[in-house]
Amino acid sequence: MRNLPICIPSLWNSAVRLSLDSGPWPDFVGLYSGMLRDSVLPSKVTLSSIVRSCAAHGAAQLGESFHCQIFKMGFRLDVILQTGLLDFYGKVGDLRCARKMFAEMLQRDVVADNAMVSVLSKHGCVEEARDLFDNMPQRNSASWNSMITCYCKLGDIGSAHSMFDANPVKDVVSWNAMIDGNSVTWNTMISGYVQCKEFGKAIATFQEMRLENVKPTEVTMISLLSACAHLGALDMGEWIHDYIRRKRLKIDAVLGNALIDMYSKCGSIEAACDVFNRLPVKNIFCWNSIIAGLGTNGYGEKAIDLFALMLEEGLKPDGVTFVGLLSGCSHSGLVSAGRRYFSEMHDIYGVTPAIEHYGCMIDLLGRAGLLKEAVELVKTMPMKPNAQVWGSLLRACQIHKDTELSKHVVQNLLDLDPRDGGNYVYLSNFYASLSRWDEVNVCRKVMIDRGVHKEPGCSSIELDGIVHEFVAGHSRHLQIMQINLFLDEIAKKLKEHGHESNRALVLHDIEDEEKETAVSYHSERIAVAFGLMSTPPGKTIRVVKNLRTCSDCHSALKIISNVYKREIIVRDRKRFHHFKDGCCSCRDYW
DNA sequence: TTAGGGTTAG
Repeated sequence: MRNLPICIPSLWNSAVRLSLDSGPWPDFVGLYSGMLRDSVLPSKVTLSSIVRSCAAHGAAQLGESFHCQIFKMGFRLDVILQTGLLDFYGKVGDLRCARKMFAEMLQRDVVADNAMVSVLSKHGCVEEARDLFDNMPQRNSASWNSMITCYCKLGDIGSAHSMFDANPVKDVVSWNAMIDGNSVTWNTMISGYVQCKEFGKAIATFQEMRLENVKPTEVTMISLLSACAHLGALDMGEWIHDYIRRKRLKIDAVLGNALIDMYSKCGSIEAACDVFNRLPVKNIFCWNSIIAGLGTNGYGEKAIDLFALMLEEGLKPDGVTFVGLLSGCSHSGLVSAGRRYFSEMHDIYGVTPAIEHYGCMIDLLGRAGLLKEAVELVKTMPMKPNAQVWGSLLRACQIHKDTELSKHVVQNLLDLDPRDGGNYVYLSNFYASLSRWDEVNVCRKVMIDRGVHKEPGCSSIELDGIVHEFVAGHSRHLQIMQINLFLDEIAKKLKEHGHESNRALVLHDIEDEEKETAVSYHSERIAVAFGLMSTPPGKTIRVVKNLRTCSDCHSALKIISNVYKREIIVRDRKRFHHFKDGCCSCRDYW
């Protein structure tokens, strides 16, 4: 480009604007300096595009230098440039400068007001945003959407929904609405529900959107797929994939990534690979999702193959890639490969290991029984170990029965944030594994005294598009009587096949139930029982659990898969377990 | 002395 004989200012301006949209970011910088060499000054339109691009790339210093340029060229009071700069400062995190831009505006229009509302929402200044919104002389759809987003980000879904209901733009069911119209408002609300983990409401809002004849878009599908991924709702996810095909929506890298993530998190790794292979354009997110998906589904070697392929295609791995790769190595027991990638990530790929990468390595070494090496890494890591790191080490101590080391780890966990419920769970499980019930009780009492709550065990299973949730010990499910009878029958069969309850892990989930009964009532077991009794023979059962599966349920589920001739797929907090013919894909290594 | 350039959902 540099040698092109361009000297007509408008051509330079167009070339710069084109490169901002299509070319990689450095291309623009080269082109821009070429323009200055030709003594051509950017037009205000070019400057506006540049500012927008700086905002999108988070290029704070470059953007500021263009602010000076705008000032020098006398465009200081151009309302569009001012709005662009206000948005830029908001997006690079400089709220003070954003406020200053807004204050300096002599005339404001609805777009400028919206930009300020959006900046204030992103910086958590809700009341200020709302005040500005209430006093705006004009509002458009974007104004309402910015406020809805603001409340969703705060987790105030009630206020978000009130805004959604009050939004007059949404209620207009017109020809326009049938074509594309107000889908952004609906998408905002759906994604808000997903962010606030109200997945059922997200799906219900989608149904309502269809009834109102507002056309769902690719963005709608991305939010819904994210909901399915969280819930492990494969049937719903497959329905959405089918809907995307029927409506001929465009599967680009972003929607493709949402599909890969949904299939991976629903345990259907073959379908995830299929979507991945068919994608014409893949970005780093797609590669990261498939590598992580293969890893959590127990295909560590395949994750490594994909990583090699990613490099061959000329992509640069980032921190997320290595989390997927290292945890994949950990789940498949690939110690030497994990060690190699950990040392190469900085030296060869220029990615500095963060705490989550150290966490993966400590997990990998600890599970493999290399406790000394794991401890050494904890000591030498450049940051303060967090509860996840100590938790991994404690889990390794449990597996390899190293009580001495456990004491040290427990002390460190205690010294960490005393308000973090997760630390108490680690401790309680640790004492329970040693049958030291007095300490378990002390631990529980301290939790109650300090008002710390442990997340209760909860498992879900999707049947005919409905997600059924089960909480250990106190389910409100309509068919709980029948389920309990069936659980008793399962318990009998387990006994016949030599399964003995491991009382040590009872307290993993609940505290009040009588211990023997309690284990067989762990939430994943209730969900599996419900799945067995409600689906035809041979149908695969898929369960999602919010915590890790305990070893007692793990061995019980292996037997159940054999006795009832069913494939059972359980997604726990860490990984997938594919139970089939009495075995689990994790090879009892998790 | 054209128009174009700015805000909201993933």
